Amino acid sequence: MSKIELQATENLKNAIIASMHKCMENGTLPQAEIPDFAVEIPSDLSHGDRAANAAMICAKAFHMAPRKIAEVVAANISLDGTYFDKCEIAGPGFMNFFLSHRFYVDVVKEVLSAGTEYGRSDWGKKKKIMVEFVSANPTGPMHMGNARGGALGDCLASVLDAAGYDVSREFYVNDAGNQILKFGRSLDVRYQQIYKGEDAVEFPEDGYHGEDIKDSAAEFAKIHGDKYLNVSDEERQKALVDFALPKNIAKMKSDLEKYRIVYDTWFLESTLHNDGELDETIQILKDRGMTYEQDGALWYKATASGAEKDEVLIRQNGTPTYFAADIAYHRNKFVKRGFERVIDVWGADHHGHVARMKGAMDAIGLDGSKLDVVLIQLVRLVRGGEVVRMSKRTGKAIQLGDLLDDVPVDAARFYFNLREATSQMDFDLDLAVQQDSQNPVYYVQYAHARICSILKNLAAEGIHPRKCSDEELALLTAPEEIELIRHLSACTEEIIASARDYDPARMMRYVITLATLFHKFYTACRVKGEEESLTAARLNLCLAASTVLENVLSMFKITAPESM
RNA sequence: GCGCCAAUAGCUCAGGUGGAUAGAGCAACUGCCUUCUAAGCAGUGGGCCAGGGGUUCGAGUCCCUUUUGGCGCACCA
Repeated sequence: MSKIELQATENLKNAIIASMHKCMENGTLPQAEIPDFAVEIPSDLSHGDRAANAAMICAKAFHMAPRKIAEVVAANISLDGTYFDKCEIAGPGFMNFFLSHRFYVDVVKEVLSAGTEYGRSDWGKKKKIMVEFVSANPTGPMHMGNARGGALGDCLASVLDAAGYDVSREFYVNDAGNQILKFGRSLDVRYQQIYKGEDAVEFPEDGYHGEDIKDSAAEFAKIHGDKYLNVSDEERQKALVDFALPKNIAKMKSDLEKYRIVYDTWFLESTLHNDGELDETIQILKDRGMTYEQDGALWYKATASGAEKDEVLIRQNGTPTYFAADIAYHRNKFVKRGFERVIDVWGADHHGHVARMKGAMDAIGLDGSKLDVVLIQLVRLVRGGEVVRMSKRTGKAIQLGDLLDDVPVDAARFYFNLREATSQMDFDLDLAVQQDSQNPVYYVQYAHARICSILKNLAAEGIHPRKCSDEELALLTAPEEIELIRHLSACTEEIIASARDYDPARMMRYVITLATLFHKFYTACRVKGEEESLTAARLNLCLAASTVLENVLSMFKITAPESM
């Protein structure tokens, strides 16, 4: 378990509190309750390694000037047993603390001994958590929004895993309901048009206009010929759906695997309809008095939980709505499968659905606050400085599969996680394909390749990494070395913060900074050709840096090449 | 009309529960390879944090409001 940096902060805070109690005993501070204060890493590191705002926070309670409080607390503090050896008072009353060299030595040792485990923690307490993402409609190919959602959802799941959750990745397959009927009708028309001509059968306005529908119908026709022209509409459409849907799902699966996304579960919506879970869920809502009938439809009283209007559960024609199935689906996640927390990754255009869904969870007696929805803003595709419009209907849209043919997976996964989910982004096709320094993924990978190169060159001279004594590791004192080690020490904290905020982009920034600090170290400090102990210590630091680079990159399923 | 997300350098964006002089990258300009990969490093210039109020010791950060973008308000999913 890697916790040096957390421990350092915790111990320091306790030392400050202990000093305050001591001051109260010896009369330099009045007796009073100590309010909660913060020990944090200052934005300007020249101020120190940790800053406490205790004196300012306590000014009211002690009726004393903040600087005066800081002075007596600093005079009475004992830093024995902490990683700090100096305290300064600055500004309005900040207490700034400086790390002792023992800290840096211990960090390097810890990274090397923890290896691939470094950065992982038990913060999530092994709670069962699900991340459902992409869940694209199986009636057509996946688009750019799914590409972003896929990268984000998969990496979010990895971050949660590293932070100590028991994570499950899930794809919800909408293989039932209205859109499947529409899918069948669309296939049907395309199938008939093959034999009767384009003008003989009119294509429904609300049908799926994509080329993929034509392709599927043509493939079907190739196998079965025109023999389905003479059966009932229902039978023909069922045959077409039974043929095309599994094919579409298989295609999604293989595209996503190309994208390095592997799900724990592909959950079929149809199971909710077939197993009676949907009826069960609706019955619960009825029993709880949350429904009523009107105009031949069954309504859910969404307004009871603050919504502006009620929602239909069962249509006049007797078929359940998507919303009804979705309630049953989320109930399944919590009740049938026992997830303690559920995260849905949705496109921002579904934001109106969020409050409804949470409210519905409360309405069936669960806790809507255990459902979190990450909304991702839509992606605009840009090429040559111009926006490329994408539309499933025209069939001309760039699909996920096409994207992965053009853009390396490393670059795509990196690029999509560069920005927070809430920010709108342009995906610059030219930049993503570009294999040079403007593309940040190469900047990070290059740092790793450089480390491997150092190791290789030294190995050729018979010099191999070896265990160093504390005294030898204490030779790492250059500013570039100290900065690098300090950043290595923050890894666990960053992963926890990323998990807490559902923000994998944060780790992306962390690893870019790590690469920067390594490049600076590389420029300023030589490994080869130094005095033996120093070379050995720097080799240890290189190994530690590459360990953390690899850990973070592998978390994002981005490769860490040994040479470039 | 109601609601959700946003607005920070020329461009793309960082700025955990309010804290010290607002930071990167790209683009522009200037340096650094006889020594571990120059896909790198160092430096220079660049800002009314959209406007206006408020909360307090202290606001890019919290509240209100205006403006400007993106999106949503179906017996679609």
